[in-house]
Amino acid sequence: MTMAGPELSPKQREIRDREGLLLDAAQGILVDQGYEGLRMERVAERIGVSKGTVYQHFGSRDDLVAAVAVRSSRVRAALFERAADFEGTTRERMGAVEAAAEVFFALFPHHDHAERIARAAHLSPRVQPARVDAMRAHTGRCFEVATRIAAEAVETGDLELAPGRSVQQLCVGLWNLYQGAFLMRDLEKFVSDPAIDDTLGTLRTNARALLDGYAWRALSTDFDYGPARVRALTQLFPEEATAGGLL
Amino acid sequence: MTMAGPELSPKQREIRDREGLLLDAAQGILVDQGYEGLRMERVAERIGVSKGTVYQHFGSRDDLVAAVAVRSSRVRAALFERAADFEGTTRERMGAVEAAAEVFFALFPHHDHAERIARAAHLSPRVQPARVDAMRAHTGRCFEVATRIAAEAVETGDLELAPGRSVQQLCVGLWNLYQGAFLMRDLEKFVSDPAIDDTLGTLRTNARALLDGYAWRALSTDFDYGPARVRALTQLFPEEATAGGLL
DNA sequence: TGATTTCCTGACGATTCGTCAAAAAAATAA
DNA sequence: TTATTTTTTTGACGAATCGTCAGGAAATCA
Repeated sequence: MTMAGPELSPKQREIRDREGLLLDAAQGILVDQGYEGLRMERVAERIGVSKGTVYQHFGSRDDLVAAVAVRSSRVRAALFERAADFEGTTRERMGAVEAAAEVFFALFPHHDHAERIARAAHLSPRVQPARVDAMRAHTGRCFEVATRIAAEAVETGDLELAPGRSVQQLCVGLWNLYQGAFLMRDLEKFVSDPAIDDTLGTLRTNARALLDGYAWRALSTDFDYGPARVRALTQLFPEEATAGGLL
Repeated sequence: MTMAGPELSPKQREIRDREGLLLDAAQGILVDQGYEGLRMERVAERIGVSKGTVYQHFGSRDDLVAAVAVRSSRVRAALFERAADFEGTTRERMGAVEAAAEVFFALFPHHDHAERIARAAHLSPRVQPARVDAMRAHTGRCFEVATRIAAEAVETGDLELAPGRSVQQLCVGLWNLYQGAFLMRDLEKFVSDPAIDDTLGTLRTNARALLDGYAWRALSTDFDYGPARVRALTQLFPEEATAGGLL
């Protein structure tokens, strides 16, 4: 049954695997030393090759950062799509997507930083266009999952949009709250306030308030979405949620 | 009535004024060439001095960027505080604060980028701690304006918080939506979607939905806040709103 | 005017990026 | 196995920019 596919020589396999090792190394440095600390030579050292070899995989430093962002955004899209199949009311299903976002938030703390770099350097030839496209595609998948659920809610009547509102706007709103959580995490280091300290708790509160404001039934004031969230986490992302400290 | 204050020699005045010119130059470069395009030598050229002179005002490139961010965040805090005195219901007054945010958004497109740089480099001695403190303080002023209005709404009964919710969380939510608008502006260049294209319109929609979700009366579905917004813009920020294309 | 202080300048050392010719390793042929 | 060709790796190198600082220019003072 195994395709006779192209046989990989040990050397070829080594090269293929090295790409992942390089991304791991770069991601590790990004997490604990930030963009400034990311020196190509240091990345090379970490996996025992020379600088020139790194440049055979990634055309530039920013290209490497972009590649890190692409990899994690692919994981995010996969998490979102897993959440799409959750069983429940439309709003519970959107809650599952929010749970996916929480999981990603906990597991990939570096992501927003890497994504921003990648986006900032999008025009220059310093980042392979294919990477920018890939990231856009993965982000698009996330939006698609969310908008599909919201559209379904409109169809079923769970969500009646007031004039001037759209499911796209609703999803942008959720997305902004979620991105805001990443920004708050930076603030967290300086300001001490319950609302900022418990980043994810505040995100949940606000996401619920937003959907309540859009009048997506059942309103969170009439129905406790806590159990559904826990069910989504345990059912869809048991390992990830545990690793991320969400369970 | 003029204080006999320290007399400034022409030279001293020149030095003082130069700081502003340098910030203007740096801001201009940031707007149309981004962080990467900001070369110390180029900033110096723009106002006809040498690189060394720039370093007498700002200890490093990141310090300069931080100074740009501090200046605009001071303006933002002033806009927010002007909005605090708006006459109207508590929710209309919060609307005035949102209008202030819109004005700032339109007038200082570079700000979020500069702020992020400043924040990312906060630890290193490359940014004067005083600047980081100043930015934190100015951001704090914005939050204070918002939380004060929200707290007043609780007192007057316009806003009844459901258990688990707080005015701080509400303000973080608004802030996140607002920050998200800055992020959307970057996306705008690639993705074409009504919800993303009309960044500020989506921000308004979502801010209203969020406050509706918190049940801050009168709900936007029962009351048209459009006129109050226009009144705030014309009354509080006539010139700025016109310059920003909001009127 | 001359002395003193303050300020400005641009050459310089240091760092890191990204390149590329030469060396090393792997693959292929004999 | 050995020779030849192809692929891959390496690290020295050129280019660019940062931030410094000794020396010169300008302003202030006596």
